[in-house]
Amino acid sequence: MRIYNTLTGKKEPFEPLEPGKVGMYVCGVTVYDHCHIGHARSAIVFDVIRKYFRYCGYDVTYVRNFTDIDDKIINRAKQEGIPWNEVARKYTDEFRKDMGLLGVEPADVEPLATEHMQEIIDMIKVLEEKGYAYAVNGDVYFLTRKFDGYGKLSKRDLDDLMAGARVEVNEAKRDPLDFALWKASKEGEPAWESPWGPGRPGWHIECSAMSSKHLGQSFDIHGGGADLTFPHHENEIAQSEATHGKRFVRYWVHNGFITVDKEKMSKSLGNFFTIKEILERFDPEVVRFFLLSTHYRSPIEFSDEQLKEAEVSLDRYYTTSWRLSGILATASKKERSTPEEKVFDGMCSGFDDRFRAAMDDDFNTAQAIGVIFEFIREVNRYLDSKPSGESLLERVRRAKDILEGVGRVLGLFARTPEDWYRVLLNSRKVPMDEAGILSAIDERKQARANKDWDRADRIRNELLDAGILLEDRPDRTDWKVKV
RNA sequence: GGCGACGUACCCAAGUGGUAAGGGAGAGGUCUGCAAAACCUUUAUUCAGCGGUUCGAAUCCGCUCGUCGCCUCCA
Repeated sequence: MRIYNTLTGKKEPFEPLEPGKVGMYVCGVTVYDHCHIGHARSAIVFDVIRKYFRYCGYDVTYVRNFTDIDDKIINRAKQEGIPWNEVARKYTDEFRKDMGLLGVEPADVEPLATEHMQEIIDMIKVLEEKGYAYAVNGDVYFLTRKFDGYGKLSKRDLDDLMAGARVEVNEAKRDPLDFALWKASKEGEPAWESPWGPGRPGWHIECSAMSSKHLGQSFDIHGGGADLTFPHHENEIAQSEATHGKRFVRYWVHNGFITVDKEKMSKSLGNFFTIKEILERFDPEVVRFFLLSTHYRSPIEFSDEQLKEAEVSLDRYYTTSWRLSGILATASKKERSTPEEKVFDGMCSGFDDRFRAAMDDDFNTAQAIGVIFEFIREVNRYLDSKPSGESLLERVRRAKDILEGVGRVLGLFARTPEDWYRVLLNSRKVPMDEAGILSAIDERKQARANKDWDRADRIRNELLDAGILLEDRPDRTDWKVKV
């Protein structure tokens, strides 16, 4: 397995710190607002990475934090007129709900900053003792220039940063590059007791404190959105390595952005869509499929057209899946082999290797999906050759196992085709229910029996106008939602 | 200004040294009462442009053009 490491800028062979085990920490969200699709991308990407490690037999410990105390939360509380911890709880719940719908499993550990004050304070104390931190009027700052290697993750030179001159001006700092480890709280703001007076942690320190508590001072994978590379992750490295005197993280993994009209989706530009808004129009599995159909480090252009394409692709999967379950329900006993089964068997045997080859190459889900669709074509080709009997049933079961197995890694394909079409009935706002469709099909069946093709076609067209597509089979007529 | 990405068919998108995956759309065909679905054939001698390295480059190097990101909270 090879993973692209932001630290080295290269794909590197993955070698865990401890054989058979993987420790991964991913920066979660600051819970002060609804999540948008960009948050979903990060969550889904790392969910798949974690599932794939597991699929490969690793014992994974996945930690993803919630930043539940921060200036943005305090501001939001003022706006909404509710206590800050109420804001944090509300949006933490929303996050969990959104992610649950998108098929993102909870992390093994989901630490909160507010529940790790002791660890945070202890860490700052060590930094102070070692001369990496200094206190000024109740604030504590990290002495950036003292840490040798600052900038190694984001490839920045300290003097270039200075030249950028966009570093905030703060008289209390000895150096503009220094960043806050601890911030004194003003009257009325949430505060925790500390050796420097009442205050709250700076943003970066919580991740350093919580990751080392739950995964150790060194661990395998640290992830997050590409925008966290600087300064957040750079600062984490400085704090953690200064504290512990050893390498913090082995592989830094960053996901790319979602763009709208080629521009990064962001709060400040106002060009973002919340997960909730999107799920009103599209099925969560469609969203998930869409996000996994591009490599995790590339930008993804977000649009309804793109989501629709993802829906069509997923429909192709479910159409085949539907065919497979139909065969299990009706196949005849009479044994009939076909020449196509040889290619089919070869495709089945080779599938796992090809899937792994894609995923082993820096979690290339886009390529993996390509492998899945090649397999689907082969399945259909085999079925088109009209085999029957027990060997057909065995092959159908094998194909289903393969597709469902790979679906579990990607967090896709978990439903029955019937459920898929029922859900589409709603999301596509089809003005008919299942009973109405079935009675129309029945009516058409009569017309067809009488060879009244005009009437049969009229009924079919009416259904099509409503968004329902009919498929005549030798023994029955099936319906599906047109995508 | 500094640093870093990216530019593959009509659209989306894999491919980081060995001769262009996959999905959609288009065209033709098989099947069908007709359709739909599925399958088959077809659609990039070519990977922004120009040079260079190499037996060989979309893949490595340089330059040019274009787009974007980070440098400030950000997934």
